[in-house]
Amino acid sequence: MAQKPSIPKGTRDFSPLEVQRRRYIMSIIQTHFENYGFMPIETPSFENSDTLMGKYGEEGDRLIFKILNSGDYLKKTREEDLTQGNEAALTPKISEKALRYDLTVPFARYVVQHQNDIAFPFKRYQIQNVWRADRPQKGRFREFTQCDADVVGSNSLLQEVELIQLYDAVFTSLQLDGCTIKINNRKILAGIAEVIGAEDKLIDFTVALDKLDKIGKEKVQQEMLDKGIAGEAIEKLDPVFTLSGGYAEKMKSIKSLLNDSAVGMRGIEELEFINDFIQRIPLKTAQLDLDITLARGLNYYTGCIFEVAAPEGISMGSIGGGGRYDDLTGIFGMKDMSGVGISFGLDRIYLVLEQLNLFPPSVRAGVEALFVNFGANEAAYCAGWVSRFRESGIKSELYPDAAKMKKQMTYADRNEIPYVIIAGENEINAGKLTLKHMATGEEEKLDPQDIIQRLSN
RNA sequence: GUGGUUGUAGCUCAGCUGGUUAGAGCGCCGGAUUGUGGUUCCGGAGGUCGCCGGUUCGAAACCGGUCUUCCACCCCA
Repeated sequence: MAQKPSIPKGTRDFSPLEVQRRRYIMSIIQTHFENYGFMPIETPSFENSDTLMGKYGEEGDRLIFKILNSGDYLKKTREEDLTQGNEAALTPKISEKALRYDLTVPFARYVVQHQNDIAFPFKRYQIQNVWRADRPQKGRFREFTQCDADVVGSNSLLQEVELIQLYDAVFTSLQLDGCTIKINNRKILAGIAEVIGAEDKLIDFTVALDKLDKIGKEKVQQEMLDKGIAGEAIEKLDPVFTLSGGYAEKMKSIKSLLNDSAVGMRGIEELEFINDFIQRIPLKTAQLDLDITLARGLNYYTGCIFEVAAPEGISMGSIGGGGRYDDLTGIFGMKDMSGVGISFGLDRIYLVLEQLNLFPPSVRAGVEALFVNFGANEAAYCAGWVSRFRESGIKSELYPDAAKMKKQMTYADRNEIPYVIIAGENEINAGKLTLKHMATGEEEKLDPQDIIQRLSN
């Protein structure tokens, strides 16, 4: 045998059943997106490198897949950079395009480029693959699908409220009970940093704080010390480390800490507004939780940030995330255009639904009915009925060869086809079809119209 | 990018401190059964032991490298 073929690390093939199940999730998400007024767009799989580079932080740049220039890709390089292996200088010379890393930055590019054709506020959704040169692990792939809904051109916090409701609507339809929508606000983080006198260390501070539930209070404090945040500043953070209770309770204690910070209080107001709304129109299955430690790495967020955790007991990274970015289009030269959006991680939602056995049995790959092929005459008789079945919307097929019945039955069984239709000499003479229920083994000789009637439901 | 882990038949895995011709279960193909699958019985096909190199009289096993799998860190969906 030849060398076994394989696919690149972190990519996957999808079987017929898997594709159907992915479509099931996508169609629910898409339905709700449109129900909330989002319109679909698509953007290219790859962009010019300078569109993407520098938008996701240093870590992000490393994880962007770069595309090697076609032809003589070395012609723009300098000898000394090559011999010294000067990666930073070389990369932009040999690669001018890159695979998209997320859907938000390409969307910002789209908005700037098509601003004259867009009526703002612009609500768009986008369901496409993205690529990251990460090391794969549980629920992490190098090629995966994001489902994004964003709105640009409105500062209204009603958008945040609607996006939370949208999360809830999708999880409700998927029967995925018990997801937690964690919410925080960058302004609160900035306020805390301001109050403790560490404004210049905002990023280090939030990254460390983000790890609280993972590594604990002591290690977080240590990491902050290591990053040069003063010990007495860290002491002031104690209320943040020990927050407890519900949304309103946490809000209260954080409020007292942020009294002297204008930006912090603005963050508080925003979160209060959102919570008031959600209280008035309660969520159906998800739970909104204020999480002061939520930071999120993408450095374009400026206001509310979201992250969705799978139900308790499921070990999986976040299955969704998003937030408000006041100036995303600014990097492409379009000022004063606020945006807010969320993303669903299709691949991770799939894994969660699979683990919880939440895919409806009706989501299947194969046909509804298989016609057994006994030979030329019988096949001709069946072919007429296969057409009628199909015209009635019943997915059907005629076995292509007059193979042994055992083989045809095995085929039906293996493909989990629920019904087999048998028509031999007896049936043809009587103008009937025999319907076999594969689950029970039961058979009935029936008028073909009756079968169509029954299977059309 | 850092640390660990995995790789033997289509799949899941045995294979002793290195020893002759590498096994099982499941699956696949055929038959028992020319109009009946998912349960039975019989037979058959299928392997450069991830790849490259080294140690040895001898390597699936030991060593080095490389690729791959999974996990953790980092980061994230």
